[in-house]
Amino acid sequence: MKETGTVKAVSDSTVRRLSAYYRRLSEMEEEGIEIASSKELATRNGVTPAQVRKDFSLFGKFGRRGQGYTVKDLKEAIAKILGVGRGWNVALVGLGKVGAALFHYKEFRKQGFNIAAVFDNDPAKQGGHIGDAEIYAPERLKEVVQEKGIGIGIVSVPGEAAQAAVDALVMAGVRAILSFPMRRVVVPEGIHLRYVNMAVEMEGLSFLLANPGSKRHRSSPEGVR
Amino acid sequence: MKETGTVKAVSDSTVRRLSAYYRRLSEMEEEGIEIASSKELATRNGVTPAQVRKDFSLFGKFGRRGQGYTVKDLKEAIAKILGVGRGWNVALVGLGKVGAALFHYKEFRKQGFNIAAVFDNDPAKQGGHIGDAEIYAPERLKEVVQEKGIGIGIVSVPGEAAQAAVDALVMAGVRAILSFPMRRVVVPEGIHLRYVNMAVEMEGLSFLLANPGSKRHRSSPEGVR
DNA sequence: TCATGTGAAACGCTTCACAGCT
DNA sequence: AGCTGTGAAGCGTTTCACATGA
Repeated sequence: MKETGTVKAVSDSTVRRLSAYYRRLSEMEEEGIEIASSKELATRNGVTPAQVRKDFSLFGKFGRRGQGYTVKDLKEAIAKILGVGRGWNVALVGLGKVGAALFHYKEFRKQGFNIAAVFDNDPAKQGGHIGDAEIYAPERLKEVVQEKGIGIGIVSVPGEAAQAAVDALVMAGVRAILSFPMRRVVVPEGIHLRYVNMAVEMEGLSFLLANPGSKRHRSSPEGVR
Repeated sequence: MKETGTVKAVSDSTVRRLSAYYRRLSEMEEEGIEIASSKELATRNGVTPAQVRKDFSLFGKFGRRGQGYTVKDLKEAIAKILGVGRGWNVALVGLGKVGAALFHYKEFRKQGFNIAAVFDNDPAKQGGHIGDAEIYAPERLKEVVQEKGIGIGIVSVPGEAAQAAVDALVMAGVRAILSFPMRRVVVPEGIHLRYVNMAVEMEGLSFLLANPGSKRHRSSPEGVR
C-alpha cells in the first residue's frame, strides 16, 4: 500500500510486464473480480508468481500477506507508476494510412493518450481537421508542441523522412518518441525512443517456422510480448 | 561463408537483432557499400561489435578475418536464417481500419510476406476484393488456408473476437500468429504467437517520462527495439 | 596489422525458498 | 494456514580479451 519514493533502475522487461498486468487488471475489474493473488495474475499473464511479486516489489508493497492484492488499488498503483491516466498530450507526425489508422485507434485515448495535434507535409491537408485535432504544417511543430504542452511524439512518415521528423520533434522539446518507420533513427542522449515494427515480429515468426527446434523454452511461456 | 546445419537454442533478442542487421544491410547495399565490419554494423544498430559477431557465430562463419563481411553475402545469409524471401503466404483476419492499414503496408510484401487471403465477419465485405486478395467469410478459413498454403496468420479483430480468431487460425493449421488486439490470447504448445501492441510501447515511454532516472543504461544504447 | 570467431568472465534477470504478516 | 515480500542462488545473455588467420 505504500510506495517508496526511491526510483531504482528498472528493466525494460519489467515495464512491459507492468503494462500487461495493468491490462489484465482492467479486464478483471470488468469481470467483477476484487482480489487477485500473484498466482492468478501470473496465470493471466503467462509468467511466474515470483516474477509478479518481484516486479511489484521494485516499487513498493501493494498487497496484503495471506490475502493477495486488491484489484482496484493495484490497478491504480500501476497506473501511477506507468504515468498513464495523467493525460499525456501527443503529437502525431505523418497522416498517411498508418497515421490515420493510429489516430482512430480508440484504446489509445482510453489509456490516457490524447492526440492533441497532427502534422503533415501535404499542404492539402494542412489547416484541416481529423476528428477534433487540427492538422498543421511541420514548420509549426515547435510552436504547437509548446502551446499544447505536448510531451510525446508519434512518427508515422515514410522512412526517408523519419530522421527529419524525429529531429523536428526533439527540437520542439518532445522527450519521448514512438517511431513506426523501419528506418533506424538517432536521438540525443536523454531522449526516449521506441520503435513499433511489425516486420521485426513477422521475421521473428518466420525464423521460428524456418528453424524448428530453435526455440528457447525459457522466459514467459509464450510470453508477454 | 559456411553454415552449420545444427540449430542451437537462439534467444528472442538475437532474432530481433538479426532483423535489424538485415534491414541495415539492405540500406548499406542501397548506399553502394560492399564491405562491412562488425564495428560498422554495431554502430548502425546501436549494439556492440562483440554482440554482432556473437550473434552471427550462432549460425556459422560469415566473415573474413582482417577484412569484415561482404554486405551482399551477409544479407543473403541472414535472409536464409530468418526464412524471409521464401515467400510466406499470410492470412489477414479482420479488415477494419487496422487490418486495412496493414494490408496496404508496402514494406511488408517487399520482405516476402504475401497476404494471400483476407477474412472478415461483415457479409457486406465478403466476396469482394481488397487489392488482389479475396475477402472470405471466417467459416472458410480452414479450406482457404489449406488451399493457398498459408503458414502465418495476422489477427486484427476487436479484442472480444481475438481468441476466436486465433482458435480458428490454429484449427486451420496455421502455426504462427501475429496478434494486434490488446487482449491476451492463448495458443496450444508449439504454435508461435507474437503481439504488436502500441499501447505497451506508449506506456513504456510514459513510464520513462514519469520516472526520470529509472532508466537502465545497459542493453542496446537506445536499442534495437 | 587488422578484424573475425570464441571460450571465459561479468553482468543482469528470473526463480527459489523462506521469513514475515495477516 | 495462506500469500506476500525478498535475499540469495541459478541461469542466460552480453562483454571481454585473445587466439586465429588473412
